[in-house]
Amino acid sequence: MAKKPPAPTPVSTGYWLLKSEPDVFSWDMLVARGKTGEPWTGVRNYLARNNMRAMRLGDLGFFYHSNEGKEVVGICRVIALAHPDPDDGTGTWECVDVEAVCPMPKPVGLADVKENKNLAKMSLVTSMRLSVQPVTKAEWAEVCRMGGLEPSKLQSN
DNA sequence: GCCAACGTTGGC
DNA sequence: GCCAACGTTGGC
Repeated sequence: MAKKPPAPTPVSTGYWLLKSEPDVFSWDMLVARGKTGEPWTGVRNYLARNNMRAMRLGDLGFFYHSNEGKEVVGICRVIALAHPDPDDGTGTWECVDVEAVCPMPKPVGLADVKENKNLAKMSLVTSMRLSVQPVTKAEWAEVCRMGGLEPSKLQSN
């Protein structure tokens, strides 16, 4: 038998959720970066890193404010694949670059997500502390609708 | 500010 | 390789 393949890379769903504490790096700050976007540095969790490695150019993500706000405030897009985190000297950690796509017309709060039975299996509920999470297509559409966005008007990939 | 969840570290 | 101690995240 062949050896086990090394570190399985999660298959990209094309949809993600990225958490940030707004007083460290907020949605407005990402908007201010414009087309340049921002390297998503500082992730120090293997699962979160592997999720970033699975991202493809054009993948879309919810931008979630943790601690303060606790709500999805906007949508961002992956504009650079995973590359070494410049803030990390060990060669272990990586980041992707993202840019702002559009704000949520109506931010979707954690409480709103928890109340929605269709979202009971969402990582935001089940893996509360994971800072870079995969989102299923169904979850994506549901949260977009809740936020006042028509998901089909956003293109992934 | 508290504390539960959970990932990481390090002693054995 | 197990698991207790510890540190961090993040909701409440």
